Amino acid sequence: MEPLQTTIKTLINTPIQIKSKSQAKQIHAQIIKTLPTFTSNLLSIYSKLNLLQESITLFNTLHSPSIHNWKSIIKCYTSNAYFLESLNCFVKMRAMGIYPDHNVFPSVLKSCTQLMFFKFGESVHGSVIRVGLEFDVFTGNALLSMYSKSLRFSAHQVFDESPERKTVVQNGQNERVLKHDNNTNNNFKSYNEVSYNCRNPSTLNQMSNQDQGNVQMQNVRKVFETMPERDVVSYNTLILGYAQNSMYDEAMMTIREMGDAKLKPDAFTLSNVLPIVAEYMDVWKGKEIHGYGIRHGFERNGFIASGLIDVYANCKMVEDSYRLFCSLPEKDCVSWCSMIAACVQNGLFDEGLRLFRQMLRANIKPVPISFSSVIPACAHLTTLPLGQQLHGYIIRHRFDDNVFISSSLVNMYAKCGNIKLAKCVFNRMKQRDLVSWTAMIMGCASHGYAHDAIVLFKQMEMEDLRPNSVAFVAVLTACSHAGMVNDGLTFFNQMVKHYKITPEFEHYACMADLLGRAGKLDDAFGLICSMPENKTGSVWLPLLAACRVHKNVELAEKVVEQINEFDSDNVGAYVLLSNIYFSVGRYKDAANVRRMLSKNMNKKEPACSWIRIGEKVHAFIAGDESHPNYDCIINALDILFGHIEKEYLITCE
DNA sequence: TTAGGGTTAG
Repeated sequence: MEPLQTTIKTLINTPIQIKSKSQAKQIHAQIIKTLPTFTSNLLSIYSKLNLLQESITLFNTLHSPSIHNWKSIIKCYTSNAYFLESLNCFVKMRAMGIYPDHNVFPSVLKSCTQLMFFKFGESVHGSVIRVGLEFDVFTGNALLSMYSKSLRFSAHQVFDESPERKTVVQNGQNERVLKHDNNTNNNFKSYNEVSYNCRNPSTLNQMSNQDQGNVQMQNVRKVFETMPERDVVSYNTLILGYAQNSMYDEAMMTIREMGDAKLKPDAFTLSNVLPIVAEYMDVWKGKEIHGYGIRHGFERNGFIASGLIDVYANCKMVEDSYRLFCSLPEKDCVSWCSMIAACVQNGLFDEGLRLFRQMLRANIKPVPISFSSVIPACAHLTTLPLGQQLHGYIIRHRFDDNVFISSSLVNMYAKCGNIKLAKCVFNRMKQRDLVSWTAMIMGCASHGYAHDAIVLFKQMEMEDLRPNSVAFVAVLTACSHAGMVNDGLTFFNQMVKHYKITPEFEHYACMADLLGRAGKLDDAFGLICSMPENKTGSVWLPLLAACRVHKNVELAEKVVEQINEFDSDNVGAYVLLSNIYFSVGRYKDAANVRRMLSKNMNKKEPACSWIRIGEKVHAFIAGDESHPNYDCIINALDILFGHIEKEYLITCE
């Protein structure tokens, strides 16, 4: 044999030496010239190098691909996120009577998981059992991952009937081969329980999301326990399942079990568990993981870093988030977005926007998620011009189809006072979710369009969207602003009785405000007293304000007593009480309250308000006379108050 | 074969 041919054969047998596309192509050329029968061996090299186009071209030249060729092309499709093509190949391979081996199933199962083709995945599972690969650790891990994700996407029945899935099925002439026989294998029995629970909508509908998650994970756990061999990936997959179903104790327990099995947590383990640590605001556990990460050389891992940024931010330790962020030698889009979100969620809106500008200057291209934190920052700061600039960027980069972005734009325009643009964005949305509707309802409510808000709420219900507690806050706010007592009571009862939503602080506050404004002071008092907990000052203050309007001193005193019980430092309550005494001519009592306030209470932090005129923001603090146009402003206010008083007297007549 | 960030609250 020629020396060149020998070299090529050696290279093909030890493909690990071929590390680049150009090397692979050179060998390909030599094979075509000197060893054409070896062409198919090259496919595994292209596949290992993840060269999809080259793999497809070569695969298409093969007349009767071997199991190795099928394995290579399926793996290459899956690793390049061509999941549908991967499944199509699998079905074609089965139709040709070729049995898959342990290298094929993990890729196929991953494709099923990514496409949410869970029914199809179950049939692949049947195939796994038929070829006796149920104890293969890679295949077992892929099954664990698929089953633990199948509940999170419980709409899988819809996806399984999608046109893409039908194409996969039609391409396979012999799909029935994939169907499993669930009576043949004890090990399969526990897998089958998982599938049963995933598919039984009548059982699932009666359970809360958390309960569904618990049941699902109990079954995934059973699958895990039947695996004869488990590696770090098996544990990581189980931990991720627990984390995604908010099962904190179980996730932590599984990490301990990993130690018992002499397996060390790796970067995946840490980053899988961090979201749940953030959710539970367990700063000590976060610090423990941070320390472990540093000790084991994971401090530059972007996944762990963004998880830790979230943990610190959720624990209101945004400075620690920032320190960690700054220590990252390479910051990707996710680390920037995590840090921006950390600022915005902690009320540091200007800082969030500053970081966003810095991110653009660092040539990090924003993705749709990047805007989900900066638009709310504009909304909170009511900076319409900046919000509009961002909107322009979003349109130019065609991100305006994203439901998160559009919902926050609706909210931003409404908060910045432009309800017309808010409606325009809302009406142009191709898809709307509960948050989009709620943002629009709240926008209408805060602009005084109570009727529109109620119509939207009912339209939303007609679109089969189940309102949550925030949506009820929005519609109750609308009723409250428009003095629609009966509608408000109807919505409140509907929320409790029909939707089984337990009223929260905000609902009670809305209802107390609504009843108080309508003069139903005793009803409002009774409602707040019926609150099971959290009867802090701010839920009582609207009622106290109503007592002032309706000059009910007796009830105001009772309300202040109640506030004293839960929130004895509430300066606002005493200021209001003093004003009530003043308004009914009890000047001595008013003066006593004021005196008591100045003696015993800490000074209230002065409130700040601001207005943007053109490019300039004018800020005002209570008692501050420093504005250059102070006198003009006071004169204008006097004129306005005069008009209000006149209108009020006409209404009373 | 396993992993990240987001929208609505008088």
